[in-house]
Amino acid sequence: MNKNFDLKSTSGQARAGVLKTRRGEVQTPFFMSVATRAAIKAGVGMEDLEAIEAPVVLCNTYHLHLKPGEALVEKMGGLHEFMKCDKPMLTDSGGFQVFSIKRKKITDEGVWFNSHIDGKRIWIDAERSIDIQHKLGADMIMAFDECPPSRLQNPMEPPTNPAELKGWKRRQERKLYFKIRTAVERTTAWAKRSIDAHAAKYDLSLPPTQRPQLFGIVQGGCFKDLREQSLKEITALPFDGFALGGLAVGEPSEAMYKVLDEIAEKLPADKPRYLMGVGSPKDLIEAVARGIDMFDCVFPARNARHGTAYTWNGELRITNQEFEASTDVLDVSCGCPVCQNGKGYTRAYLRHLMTVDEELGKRFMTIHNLAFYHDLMRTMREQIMADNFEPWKAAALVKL
RNA sequence: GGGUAGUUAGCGAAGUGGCCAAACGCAUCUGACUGUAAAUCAGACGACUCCGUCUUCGGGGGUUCGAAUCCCUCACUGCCCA
Repeated sequence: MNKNFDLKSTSGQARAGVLKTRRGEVQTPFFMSVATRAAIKAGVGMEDLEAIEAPVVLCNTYHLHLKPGEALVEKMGGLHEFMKCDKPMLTDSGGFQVFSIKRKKITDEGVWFNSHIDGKRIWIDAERSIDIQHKLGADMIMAFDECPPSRLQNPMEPPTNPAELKGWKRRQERKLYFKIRTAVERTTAWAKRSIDAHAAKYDLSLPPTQRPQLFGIVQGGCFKDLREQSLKEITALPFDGFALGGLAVGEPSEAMYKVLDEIAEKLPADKPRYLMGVGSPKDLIEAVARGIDMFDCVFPARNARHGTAYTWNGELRITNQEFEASTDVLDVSCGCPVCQNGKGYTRAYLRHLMTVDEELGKRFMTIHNLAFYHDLMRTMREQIMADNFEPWKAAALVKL
């Protein structure tokens, strides 16, 4: 009763379970549709998410704080009411913007951002982030963290002399190490402040199904010791779930898998595990195989807008001339409103829409890609329940 | 029949003696995109034995050290006059 996560079955390290929120239960593993500014882009609305059975929606604290502001959203009855969304929702804390916004200044206290809209200086710290998220009203909220790049952003030109190169590489590595160690320390400090801010408004002894849940974030880049340190410090705190942050931010996929190998299994088994911002279909499969339960990523939506469709036979660049007169749908096995199991819109039509830059094309592509992602997660759940994950994975990866 | 404007790489269109294998746009192709400052960005786009060489700017012939650019001629296209 006091748990928000039930593990139903495992297959290898892969887990299938149920995440319980105050707005209903969700089968894990699942993928969250990203609606940063309270909207999936490309004209995709809640009806569309309903049609493709998208389980959870994610919005962003930083963006909604800028516009329309959490006060307005609260006044409008919270994000669910504002968006007419009755699905469980998660808000990111703005921590990722610590990584992605160029103009900002990070201190131990918090972060100054220059608004990407009008340049206005914005202060966000743990308390502020949690307060904003409370007002937005999501069912799962994230602790405020520092997400550092996994590699140095502007490394100096490496020396050409091989003798000097070795020392140079070591110095760069150390520099990165200390940068990420600082991020780990801040993330822990901010995690505690996030918990306090959350506890100040909600009684944490209440079952997680009766209040917003707060997730902690583990940082540490690709350094095993820093990851372990962060994991130890974060999991010591009374969070409702745990996320891995700072991955898929520039490092090769193999490096990310290695981190998952090293620490995913050490995350508490009785809480949901969330790999933030990941990823490609392959990444999702590899991460589920290592015990991750929750994901979100801009890939399906953004790549849809950029002309890439995901199918069970791999990626498709829909604007390619080869589809000019194709009567196929994107994926015959897809039951989304666009493919309709083969009876839907043809690749030729979608290509046409995309090449003439019609909104409808991006909308259809987005709906399909999100549907594919949810279908992929659903399939993985089934395969875990059938304890057939590894064989399925091996076969699936050949095509994807 | 007369006049006039034009003919440039897949298309459109700059260039009007050397810095032109030839701007730019479209089309085409290839990359990139991972808690969305992203309906975005980068690259290729005459041929090849590809850090160099070769063949191009309607056809042919000239002038010139050198021509897509000047001259002659032919062909075709648009417009105007008969």
